[in-house]
Amino acid sequence: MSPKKNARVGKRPASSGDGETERAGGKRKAAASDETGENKESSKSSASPQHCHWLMKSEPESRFENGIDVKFGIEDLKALPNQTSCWDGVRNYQARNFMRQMKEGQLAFFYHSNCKEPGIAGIMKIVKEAYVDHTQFDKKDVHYDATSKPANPKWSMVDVQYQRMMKRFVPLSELKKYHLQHRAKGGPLKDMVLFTRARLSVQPLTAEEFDFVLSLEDKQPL
DNA sequence: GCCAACGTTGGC
DNA sequence: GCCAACGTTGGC
Repeated sequence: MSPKKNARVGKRPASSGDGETERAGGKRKAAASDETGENKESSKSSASPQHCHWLMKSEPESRFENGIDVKFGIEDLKALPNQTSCWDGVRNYQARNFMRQMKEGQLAFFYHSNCKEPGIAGIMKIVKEAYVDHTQFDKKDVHYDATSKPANPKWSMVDVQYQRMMKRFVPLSELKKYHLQHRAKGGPLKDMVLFTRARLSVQPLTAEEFDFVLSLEDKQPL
């Protein structure tokens, strides 16, 4: 349940971007490539830029979607056996493509969204690389996708394992202050995807962004 | 392929 | 609860 449950998080069909979407690159036919989505981006070599750090959003407070509670906060992840969960329910091509780029062992921030205090709650590790998200075929699931066929699944998920809580919760409001400051005068958060593409539920961070956010743990709240 | 209408995300 | 931003859909 993870993000799956969180509704918005993964779930939506919102983005587009990359992969299959057609319009995105102008190529609508993306279809062909889409599956991976990744291929396309790199026409030249083979790999995409290749990110190593991530931020994944989920909703820590109860919210009902089709009668199902989509709540899934970091405490919920921590409480699972092995503190591990699949991150299902992502229904956005760009977010999906980022998940497909994830490698075992990489770290991701667990971000709490659509709640009283949005922000970064803790850290998790990617413990299983992208595989088929079975919830897309489950009519009972909030994120069922009637347009996806088992012979050619559209959606993927990864498994994540809880690592630790942040030493202190790092609120969105604080990150935003740094972002604005850095945008004006330069600094590691000047192009943070959390602000440049606010609705994306799975997003990459540069090493500099990741390290800067970590450094905030030991600083006084701005 | 364009674009208006519509739906969703998610901060506030 | 509101609503701005933005992604998706579907007519043409």
